[in-house]
Amino acid sequence: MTAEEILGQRDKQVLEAVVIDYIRTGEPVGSRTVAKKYIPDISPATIRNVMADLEELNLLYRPHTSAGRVPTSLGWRYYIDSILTINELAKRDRERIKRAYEGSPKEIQTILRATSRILSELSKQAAVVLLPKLSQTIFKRIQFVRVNQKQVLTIFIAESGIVQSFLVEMDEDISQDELNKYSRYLSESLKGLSLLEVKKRILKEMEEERILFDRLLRKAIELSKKALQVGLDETDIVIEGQTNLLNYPEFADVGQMKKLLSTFEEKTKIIKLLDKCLSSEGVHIILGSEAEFKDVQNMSLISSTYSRGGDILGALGVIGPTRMDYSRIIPLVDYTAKLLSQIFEDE
Amino acid sequence: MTAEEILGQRDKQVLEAVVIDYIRTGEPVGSRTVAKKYIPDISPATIRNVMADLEELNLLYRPHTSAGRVPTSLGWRYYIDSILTINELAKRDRERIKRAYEGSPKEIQTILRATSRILSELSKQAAVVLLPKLSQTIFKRIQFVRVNQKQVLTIFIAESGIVQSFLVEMDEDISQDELNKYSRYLSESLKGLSLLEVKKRILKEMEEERILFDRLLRKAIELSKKALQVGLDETDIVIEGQTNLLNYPEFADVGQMKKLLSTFEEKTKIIKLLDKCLSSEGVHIILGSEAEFKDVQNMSLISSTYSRGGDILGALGVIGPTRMDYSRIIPLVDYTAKLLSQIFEDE
DNA sequence: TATTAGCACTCTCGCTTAATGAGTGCTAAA
DNA sequence: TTTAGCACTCATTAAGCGAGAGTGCTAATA
Repeated sequence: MTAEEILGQRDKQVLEAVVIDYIRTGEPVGSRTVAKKYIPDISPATIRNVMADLEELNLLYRPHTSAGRVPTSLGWRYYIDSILTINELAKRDRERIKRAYEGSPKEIQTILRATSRILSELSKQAAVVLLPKLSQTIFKRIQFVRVNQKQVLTIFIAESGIVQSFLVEMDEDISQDELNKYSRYLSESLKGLSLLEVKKRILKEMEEERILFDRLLRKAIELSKKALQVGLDETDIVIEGQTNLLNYPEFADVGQMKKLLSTFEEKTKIIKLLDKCLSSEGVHIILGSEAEFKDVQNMSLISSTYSRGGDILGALGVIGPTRMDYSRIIPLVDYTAKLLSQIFEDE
Repeated sequence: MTAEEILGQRDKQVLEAVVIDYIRTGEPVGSRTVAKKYIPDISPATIRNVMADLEELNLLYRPHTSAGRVPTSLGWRYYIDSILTINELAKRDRERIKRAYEGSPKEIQTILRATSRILSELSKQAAVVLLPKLSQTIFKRIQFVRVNQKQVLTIFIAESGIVQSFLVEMDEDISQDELNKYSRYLSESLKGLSLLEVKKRILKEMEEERILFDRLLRKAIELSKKALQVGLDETDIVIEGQTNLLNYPEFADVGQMKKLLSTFEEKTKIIKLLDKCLSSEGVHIILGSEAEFKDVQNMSLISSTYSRGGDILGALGVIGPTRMDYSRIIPLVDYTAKLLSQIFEDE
C-alpha cells in the first residue's frame, strides 16, 4: 500500500505543517510546534501518533531520537505532487521581472543574463539558464569579416536572433569584398536549415567533385567548415547568485560550502540536469536527494523550458536547498519562462 | 629611525625565517622553530631577543602572549622589498605556460582566459586578467551585419586583433549591401585612431552641417555612434580559480569564506585595484593589510602589465592570502605577463 | 658585552563532565 | 479515538581542567 492510498486528511495536514515549518526554520519540527502553530484543535500527543505513522511510511524521519521530524525525499515529493497548491505569482514580482527586460538590448546573451539575474534576485537563490543549443538553431545568414591576413571572423545569425561568432584561422589572405561574396552566396543557399543540417550539407558538398571547379563555392565552404568545427555541440549556461546560497544554514559549514561551490564549478553536471528538462515543457522539480545531485544531497532544482514557435529553445531554473519555498519559487520559474518565451516570440 | 637603518644581518635572517616558516605552515612561528630549522648556530633565547626587537619595530606581532610571531604588514613589505631575492621561474613552469597557449585560436578573449587559467593553476590561487581598455585600442576596421529589420550587429576590429561586437537597434531597415558600403567608408576614414578618438570624431562630424547632404556618411555615422554608446569605458576582467583559495586555512571559516566570495563577486573593486597597476610597467604587489582590500585583510595581489609595442594594454595577476610564496608567484606573474606581451607583439 | 640556560608565567586548545532542554514513545485515563 | 502524564534519550552548551607551546626575565657564561 502506497502513501497515496493511505493518507487521510489529517495526515496530509500534519505533513504539510512539518514541511512548511521546516521550510521556514530549517530545524526539525516537533509535535508541540505543529499543534500550536498549525493545527491548534489537536493535541501534541495525537500529532505524535500521526507523525509516527508518517515516519513508518518513510515520509518523515528524525535526525536523532530527541529531535523533531524532517521530511524525507519521499515526503518532499509527496508534498510537492499531492499537497502543494500553486498560486499565481504576486503582481509586484511579475512587474519586477518585466522591468528587468526593459531597456536592455535585444542581444540574446544579454537577455539570458538578465533572466538569470532577476531569477536569482527574486528567489534569493542561485539561478541558472541553459542557452539554446547551437546545433538546433535555424540558420538565417552568415557573414565573414576579415580581421587580418590570417584570421576571419565568422558570424552566424539564427532566425531566432541568436548571434554567434567564431574566429577562424586561414591559410591565405582573402579580401573583404570577396568575403562578402561568400557571405551572400552561402546565406542564400543555406537559409532555413538547422546548423546541424548546415554542417552535414557542407561536409557532403565538399565530397562532391563539382565544387572543385567552382572556386567561389569551394572557398566559402572551406571557411564555414572551419567555423563549424568549433564547438557546435557544446551547450553553455549562465549561473547567477551562487553566493545567495551561502546564507542558508545548511551550507554554514566549510565542507558543505566547498562541495557546493565545486558543484557549480563543474558546469557539465548542471547542464546534464537541465538537458533532461528539455524533453518536455513545463515546470520540472528535481530533488537532490533523489539521486541526481550526488554531491550536494540537500539541494534541489526547479526548472522550466522556454521556447519559440513551439520549439523548445532552452531551459532555466532555480537551484536552492531542498528546503525552499516551492509555493513561491515554482510560480516564479514558471512565469519567467513564459515571459522569456514571449520575448522570443515577439522578435 | 626606520627599520631600514637599524636592521642588522641577523635581524634580517630572523625576519626572513619567520616569514618563510609562516608561509609554509600558516601558524605563528616560535623562537625554537627558527633556531632549529633556520639558524641552528644561534640559541632560541637569542632569537627571542631579536624577535622582541623586531616586534618593537612593528615588523612582527604576536596573536596572543603564548603564541609565536607573525609578520605584520610592515614586516611583509620589508621582506618583499629588502630581503626577498627573486629567481627565475622554473623551466618546467615556463614550458607549461607556453604550452597553455598552443593550439588555441588567436581570439583575444580565449587567450586571456587561457592566461587566467594557467596562472591560477600554477599558483594554486585565484588569477585575474584585466582586459584591454576598449577606448584605448586602435581602430582598424568596422563591419556591420544585418541581423533583422531592426537590429544591426556592429563589429569593431582593433589593430591588436581584438574583436568586439555590439548589437544595435535601428529605426529603419538597411540592406546588407548598403551596410557593406558604410563599413568600407568608415573603415577607410577612421583607420589608426583610438576608439576614444573615433567616438570624438563621430560626435564632431555629426555636429557639422555637411553630413546633412551626404546620406551615406550620415547613416554610417549614426549607426556607429549608437554602437559606441554602449560601454566603451567599461573594463572587464576574467577571474579564475577562486575556489583554490578555499583550501587555505585562513579561509576555513564560514565568515571569511563569505567575505572572500563576495569580494570576488563585486568585480569593480578588483578592477580599480588592477587599474592602479596600469600606470607603470612591471610587477606590483599590493598587500590587503595596506588598506586597499578593506574587506579581506589577509589577502594580497601580485600583478604585472602586458603590452604591445610599448603601450600597456592591460594587467594580470594572482590573488591569494598575504601568506603566499612570493618567491614563486612573483616570477610566475612576471613571466606570464612578458610571454603574453610577446604573443600580442607577434600578431 | 653578547649569548645562553633555566624557570616561572600566560594563554590557547582539546578533553571530560555536568546541566539543560527539546522531543519522543508509552501507558493509562477520559 | 484522543489526550494527559511521565520516564527516557540525546544533542547542545558551559564549565573546569590539564597539557603544551611560547614567552620574558634573570642570572650565569664565554
